[in-house]
Amino acid sequence: MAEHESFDALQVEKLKPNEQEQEEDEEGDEDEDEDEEGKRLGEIHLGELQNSAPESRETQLETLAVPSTLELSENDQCAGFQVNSTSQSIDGAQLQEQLGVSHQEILAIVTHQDSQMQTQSPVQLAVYPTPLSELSPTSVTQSIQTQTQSPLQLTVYPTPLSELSPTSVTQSISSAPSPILLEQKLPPEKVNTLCTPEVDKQNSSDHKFISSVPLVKTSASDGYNWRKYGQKQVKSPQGSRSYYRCTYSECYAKKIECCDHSGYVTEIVYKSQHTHEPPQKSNCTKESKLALSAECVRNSVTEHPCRTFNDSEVSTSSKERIQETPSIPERKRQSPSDSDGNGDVKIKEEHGDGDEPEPKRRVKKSNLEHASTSHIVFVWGWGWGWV
DNA sequence: GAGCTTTGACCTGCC
DNA sequence: TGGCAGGTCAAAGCT
Repeated sequence: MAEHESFDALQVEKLKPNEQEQEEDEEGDEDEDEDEEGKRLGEIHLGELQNSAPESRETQLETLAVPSTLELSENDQCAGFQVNSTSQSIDGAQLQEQLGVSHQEILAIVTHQDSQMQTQSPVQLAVYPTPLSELSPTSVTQSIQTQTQSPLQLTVYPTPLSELSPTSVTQSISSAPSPILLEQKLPPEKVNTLCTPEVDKQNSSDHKFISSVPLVKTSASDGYNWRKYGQKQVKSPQGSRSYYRCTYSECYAKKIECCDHSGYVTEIVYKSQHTHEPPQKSNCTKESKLALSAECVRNSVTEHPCRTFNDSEVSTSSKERIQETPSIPERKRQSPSDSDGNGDVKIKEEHGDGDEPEPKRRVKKSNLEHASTSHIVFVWGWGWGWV
């Protein structure tokens, strides 16, 4: 709850949504202010995270100290504090100067921290990686700082960077360092196709979101490869629901992303269990994936015999991809209502023990027999303050 | 050509 | 029984 309060407090520091258009209009005049404000926000956020970190550590298994979603209200997105992602008002040199750190420095730091984290981090990292290229240097450095301060690993579910102002990126990432690192492992083509184009598109057009298109590309978000097989407009909560299934042929894990009207992910529901580790590289051959899959099944069974978490479980069994996995071991447990309404992302994992009734679905397909194994053993989610 | 996304239609369960 | 909503299919299009 502390973190929740922290982000509430942070929100106060942020630009008020209604002022954002004005802010945007005044963007040209506020470069200096932005710089100051960006630093200030970063400090505030970092400080708050630090304050909340002890509590998080005390309840490592239950508390997630981070707003995993970098979601912003649509208003936030058009805040005048668009420095990095837009690159329109400030060129690279200016940006670097303002941020006081070069991209190369960041990379160096990140690399170093990455290796440190892999060896030191006592808790599994659950991350939906965010492309490094889309993060501001400020956010990178702050995330690293936070990382070193708390062993608690965080689950971060990034909102498409295209929708984020640098402020928001900084704020959210600052408590979830590794997405940056992780994304570096992602194949370039993935990163590009998944994130960058939208950023460019939206930055150039100054649009904040595309309501009909899932802005979070899940295939890169949690280390697994998901294929979207359906999308539905739902009324409650109002928005859309995207249905993903794992691309592994023998994996029947599914994921449902609930988005609000503006395309922000408000809830993620995992169903069934991955029978494989998340792919390490996109250039993995299918053969290698299949081979890996068999190995992973063994690992997950032997290492996590009592848990049925899919993503997280598999991920914790992976020593090579610790950071890229979406494991959520110390997630803040909340009642669903806790995370409703304020833009919190609920993540549920639904696994079957065989007793739960199968949800509505067509009887046709063969995956019925596989899917029948799932449902709702664990339903857990977390929430955090809206940023 | 493979893989993915989009999207309308279909199926099923609930009220 | 009909309407509604959720979940899925599958064709079309895109990369």
